[in-house]
Amino acid sequence: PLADPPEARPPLLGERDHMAPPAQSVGLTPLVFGRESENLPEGVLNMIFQARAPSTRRLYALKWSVFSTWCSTRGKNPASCDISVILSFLQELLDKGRSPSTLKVYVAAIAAFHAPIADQSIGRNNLVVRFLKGSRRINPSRPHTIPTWDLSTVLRALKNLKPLTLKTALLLALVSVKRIGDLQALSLSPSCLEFGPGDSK
DNA sequence: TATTCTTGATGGACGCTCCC
DNA sequence: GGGAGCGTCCATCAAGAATA
Repeated sequence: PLADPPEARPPLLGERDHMAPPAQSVGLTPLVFGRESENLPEGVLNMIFQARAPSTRRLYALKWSVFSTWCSTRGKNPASCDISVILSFLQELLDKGRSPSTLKVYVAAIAAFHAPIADQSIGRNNLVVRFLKGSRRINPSRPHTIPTWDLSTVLRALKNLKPLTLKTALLLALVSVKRIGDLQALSLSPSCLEFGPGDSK
């Protein structure tokens, strides 16, 4: 297992969304905000830090720690290393079977912590952009075209489902392909039942 | 051993910018 | 104006770890 440097460790058990680590604990140095942020009050810095959701901060901190460890084993500075180092890291991930969308998250995370190169974010670097394009071309994402559930099982369950509400909810879920949260948000309140001209929507 | 929790990978939605 | 591409974000799932 990879050793996490103290300044870039992933969150410990129990460090959940509402108590995401403050900027310093995930290695968020002034470098991340740029020179103009050096004299900003702590509250302002914290508000800027809150621009990203806690889950994203956790994710980025985790990816960054992986990259930091990878760099440290090669004697490189993760926050200011050359673009070739980053590309080598990405290539290694690809060789390990990671998908282009996973690489995309790594690049976003590295871009969040790494110093800009030629005044350009890592995510906008021409070589990185082309590398990701190439990886997508070689490994296109494969959407699931076949349902992972057994239709006969669903029909059996539907037959035995007594309350009409549950049957309706199940059928609605199947035909609308909505997530649980979307279905839960459906409401019969008047404010949610406004129709357009000619009942168009 | 069963259940719950955590972690990491992934796909896709959304908003924004750029270009035609 | 609209499509393409990008960065950000979130939901979901599988696998492994922790706990009852």
